[in-house]
Amino acid sequence: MLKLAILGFLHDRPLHGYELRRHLAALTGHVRPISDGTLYPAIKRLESDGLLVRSTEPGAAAAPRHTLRLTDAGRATLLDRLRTPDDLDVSDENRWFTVLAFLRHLDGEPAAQAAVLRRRLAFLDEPASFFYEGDRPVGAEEATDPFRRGMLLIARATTAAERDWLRTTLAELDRSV
Amino acid sequence: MLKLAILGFLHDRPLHGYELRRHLAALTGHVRPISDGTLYPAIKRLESDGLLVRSTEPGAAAAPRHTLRLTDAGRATLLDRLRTPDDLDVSDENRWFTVLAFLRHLDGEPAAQAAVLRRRLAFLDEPASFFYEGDRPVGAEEATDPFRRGMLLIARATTAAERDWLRTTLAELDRSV
DNA sequence: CGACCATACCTCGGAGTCGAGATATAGCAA
DNA sequence: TTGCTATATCTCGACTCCGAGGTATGGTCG
Repeated sequence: MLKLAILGFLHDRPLHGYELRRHLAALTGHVRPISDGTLYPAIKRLESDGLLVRSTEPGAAAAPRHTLRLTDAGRATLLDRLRTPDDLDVSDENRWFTVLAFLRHLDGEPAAQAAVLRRRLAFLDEPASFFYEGDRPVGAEEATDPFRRGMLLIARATTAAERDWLRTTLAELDRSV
Repeated sequence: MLKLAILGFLHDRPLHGYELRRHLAALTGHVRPISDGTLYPAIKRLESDGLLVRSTEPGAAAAPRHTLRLTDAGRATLLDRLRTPDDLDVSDENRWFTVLAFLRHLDGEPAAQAAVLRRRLAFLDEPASFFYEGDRPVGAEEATDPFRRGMLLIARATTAAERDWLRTTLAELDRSV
């Protein structure tokens, strides 16, 4: 997902590592900021895969900055990823939000965008329960402790809100196909 | 967090690995089920740390089962973790839910439970924005594409629902101190 | 009887991630 | 001048994690 996020940000405009770090910190930041030891190796991987190139620009700032820009392959990889919902991990809040953040890059392809949303909707419609007592799931009403009850209530509210948004947005996308 | 979850489940009653796997799949399952290659090494780590012991019971089922039970050190480690909110990563949805799932083990310590909830509430009250355009954050109303707007709307709804629950639960806990 | 599935556990290689630290410059303040 | 902070990048070891595979046994179905 870090890979997707990097490609996603660079699709807007070239950035150097430090700027990218700030963008990533905002996106994932309230969740878990990535460290330098994660970011810079990830950049190198993408570079050696030919998905981005760097151009060193000295003088500008304190330390020499490496401006990163997507190659055509990088741009294609990003869009291909978004176009194949089955390969996207839509089951994790954080990963899903990363997808959502860059789905706009598929502009002009409302059907492809809708397919991604539909996949998430299908996932949300799967019945989920967090706990089992023996063989049967524990619902929000049955949980005797306030904390597990809270979990289930919050999850329910969250899911409902997202499902609403998904449905209305899907309706709009379908109209524009 | 896997460590916390294993200790948390074993606090209720001894389980063998396969049962534990099922419980973990339910808890994290709608997010990302853990694999055997993660679970069994984790069990071994906890074992060699002296936090749990295994007793092999042959005959019962197909393959020999290893029943896992917490040691006193294991139980103490679990409770200590929960009692020190500063050490808990409360900023990630998944991790936070794991904490919430086992906070009931601090029964009889409403003040300690409240401290954990307060930490989460403080985190939620921090202003968060996912995107920057240059230097200024992009709000839900400003986002021109429906997807980033959706992210921000969903995040807002989620946060509001959880904040409500946190406040009412905190009020109840404070009454019982 | 053989095929198959669920139970039950383990190992290995490869990859990603983190934290801590190293390096360097520019600018500002004491 | 010394020191601090922000900019900007990189490396290293340790650890965790995953996927793929391997090894068993017991039960069910045809």
